[in-house]
Amino acid sequence: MNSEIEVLRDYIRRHGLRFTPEREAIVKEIFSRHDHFTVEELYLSLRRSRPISRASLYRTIPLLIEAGLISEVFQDSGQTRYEHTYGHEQHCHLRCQSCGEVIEFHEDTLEALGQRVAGEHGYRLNGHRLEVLGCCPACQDKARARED
Amino acid sequence: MNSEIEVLRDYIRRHGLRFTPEREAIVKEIFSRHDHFTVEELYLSLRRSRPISRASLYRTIPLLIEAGLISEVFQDSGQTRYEHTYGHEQHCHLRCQSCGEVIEFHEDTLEALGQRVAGEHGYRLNGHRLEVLGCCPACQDKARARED
DNA sequence: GTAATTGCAAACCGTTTGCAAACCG
DNA sequence: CGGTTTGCAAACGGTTTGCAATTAC
Repeated sequence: MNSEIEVLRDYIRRHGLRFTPEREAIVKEIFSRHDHFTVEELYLSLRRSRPISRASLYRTIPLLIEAGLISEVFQDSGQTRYEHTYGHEQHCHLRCQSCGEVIEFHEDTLEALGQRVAGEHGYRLNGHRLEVLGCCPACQDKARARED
Repeated sequence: MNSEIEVLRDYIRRHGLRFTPEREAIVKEIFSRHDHFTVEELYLSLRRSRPISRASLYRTIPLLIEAGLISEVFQDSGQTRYEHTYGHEQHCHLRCQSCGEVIEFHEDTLEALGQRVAGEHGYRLNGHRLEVLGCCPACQDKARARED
C-alpha cells in the first residue's frame, strides 16, 4: 500500500534527490483527493494540516509529473488543473465549455491509436489526452432561455 | 474566396458588432499563417505592416473562437497557442514533450467517438482535441547521450 | 559536511481592464 | 449621433526565482 510514496522514493533515489516531509505530504494529499485540482486548491487543503509554501508546491509538481504520478488535465481560466494518474487507467474528458463540468470516460482504442501514431514517427509514447468539448444539457437550456 | 472574412462579417452582423480594419487585418494575418501561433507572435507579425495594440488582439481572439474561425491548440510554457480551424478538417497533434515539436495527423474515428460520448450525456458536441504525447527521435538520442 | 530543499518576498509575464479618444453604422 | 472599438497604461494573478536558513543523507 501507499505505493505512490514508493514510486516517489524510487524516483528520488534514482535522481539523487532528497525525500522530505513536504514532498511526502504533498503526494499523500494529492492521492487522497479524487478531483482535478489546482495548485491553489492543493495549497489550501495542505495548509489545514501543516505549514507549507506555495513555492514548494510549484517546485514539486514538475517532479511528480516526471515521476509519472500526476499529469496536467487542462487549463481552467488561467489555472492548470492536475489529476493523479499513477495506478489509474488512462481516461478521457468530456467537458462543457460553458460551465466547465467534466465527465470522465474510458476509450480503449486510444491506447492502440497512440502506439500506432507514435511508432509511425519514431516517437516514444508517453500518453495521450483526449478532450471532447461541448455544451451540457443545463447550459443548452440556459442558452435557449436567453434567446427568448 | 476570403470566406473567413465573410464568416467574420456574418458573425459581426448577427451580433450587432462592428466590422473594423483591425479585425479584418487580424483575420487576414491569421489565415495567411499555417502554424500554431501565440498572441505575441501574431502581434509582432501584424506590427510589421500596421500599428495595432496587444489589447485589440486579446479582445479579438475570443470573438474569432466564438465565430468558429480559430481554436486553442495547447499551452506552450504559459502561452496559449492557436490555429485557424475554419475550412479545415479536424486533426490531432502528436507532440514531443521535450522539444515541443508537433506533428499533425488525421483520425476519422474520433468524430464518431465524440458524437457517441456527447450523445450519451446529452451534450451538444462542439469538437474534440486529441494530443498524443511522447518523445521525438532526436530528444530520445539526446537523453541517451546524457546518460553516458 | 555538503548539496538539496524550504519559505519568503520580489520578480515575471501573459492576459485583462478602466478610461478617454476614435470610429462604425 | 450613440454605442462599439481602439490604444494606452496600469492592474491582475498564476507561476518562477534569488537568497539565506534549514535539513536529508
